[in-house]
Amino acid sequence: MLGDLDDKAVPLADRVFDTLLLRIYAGELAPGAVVNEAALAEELQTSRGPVREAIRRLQGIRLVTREPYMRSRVLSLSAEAARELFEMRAALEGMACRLAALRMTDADIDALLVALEGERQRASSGEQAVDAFDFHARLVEGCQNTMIHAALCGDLYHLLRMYRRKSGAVPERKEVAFDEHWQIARALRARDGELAESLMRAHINRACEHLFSQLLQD
Amino acid sequence: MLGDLDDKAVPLADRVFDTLLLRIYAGELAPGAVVNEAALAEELQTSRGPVREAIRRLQGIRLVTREPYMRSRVLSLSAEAARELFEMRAALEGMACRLAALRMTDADIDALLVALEGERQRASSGEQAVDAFDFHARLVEGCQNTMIHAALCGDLYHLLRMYRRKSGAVPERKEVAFDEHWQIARALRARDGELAESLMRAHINRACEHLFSQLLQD
DNA sequence: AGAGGGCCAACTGTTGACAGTTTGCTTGGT
DNA sequence: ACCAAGCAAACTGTCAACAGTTGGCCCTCT
Repeated sequence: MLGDLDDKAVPLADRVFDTLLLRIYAGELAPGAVVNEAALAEELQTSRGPVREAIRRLQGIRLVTREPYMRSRVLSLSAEAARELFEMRAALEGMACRLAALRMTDADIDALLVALEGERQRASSGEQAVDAFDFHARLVEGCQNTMIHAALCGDLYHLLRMYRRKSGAVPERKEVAFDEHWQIARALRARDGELAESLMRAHINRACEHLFSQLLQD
Repeated sequence: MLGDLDDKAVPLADRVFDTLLLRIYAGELAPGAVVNEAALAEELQTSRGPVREAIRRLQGIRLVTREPYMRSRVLSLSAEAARELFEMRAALEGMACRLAALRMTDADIDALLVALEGERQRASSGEQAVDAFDFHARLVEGCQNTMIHAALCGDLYHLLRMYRRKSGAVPERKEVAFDEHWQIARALRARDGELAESLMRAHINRACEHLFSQLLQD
């Protein structure tokens, strides 16, 4: 609870923010649950100030709802919002891909291909590899646009994690995803931004449809 | 100062936020200027709480910088950040355009064309019409994605306004912009999402280049 | 019994005081 | 004159008490 080491110079509000984020990810603060300033303050042994600030930050990234004097609640996930999320990801990651094809160095692309091959081998030998999002993260860094990077790896990633959690862990799409990643990487190597973008969009669309098929099984 | 009518049920923090936003737009809080909680609180005749909250919201949308115990400053505009901003806009508004071509009703598109024609006539008769951004706003609404809408008309629009301000009022690009808007609207009418997206991207790129040419004249 | 209105509890918004950190200025040394 | 250590003012972070608003409960009236 609240990372007990008394870090100096790390504002309480920031630590509370991380704590709440973790609780939302873990499902302790489930979608739709009310977020009570006073109760959280007492539980985390702090005053309402930092808690309030953390909640406002969560409201800023749209993980909890806000209306002036009403209690705020954790965002409840709708299929509609999921559609919007994936459309936005397709737009931004597609563009990131296109830009990365122009801007990544040959060395970076090679490193990406090596990492991809390594992961494929690890997967085929049964090991549970690190999150596949790593590929996306490296690509988004490669586009050299900190604004797009911040959006994708910040706000949107938080939301995506909530949906991933709802539909259980990533099932057997890994094989397919590998192929799709591989194709994208080859387009990068060929410096074909147009192709890379459209491949990424297709990749995300398929992931979206896959998620929907999982969600509808409830 | 702070919209003197004593609105009830409108939190002070929200009004302070709007006030600060206006001051940033007006250049009273110039890029690079420090934002002092206590001083603003005294000036706006409130306590530091609401001011602090407003500043944190501005930090959330990246209009002011933040680092734990350091004073926060209004974002200083760099050419690099402008490039990133326009790339992100191209990605999102392009996608918004594509989606709008699929989702806007015929009536909406017709209304858009009428409004566009009306604005053209008003412009040629010398009247200073409402902001040309209206076209973009209607389009973004037409895409029926509240997440993209919020990003474009919220965070990104605030940033864009700062750059617009820096490079003086919109000079004689209106004529050209009209044509480009018209082409986009025709693509919408033809339900050609692909074309509409690429036209919008080109439109934004040209606006970007135009802004750069203005910025470099300093 | 059901609908409407008023009261109470719980919660959010606001305030002013206190604690910890940074910053720049001063002061002493080289 | 220049640099470094230290000090003081100013600022940010935190707290606990107070004020205003909402939502639900109960009571009344039809």
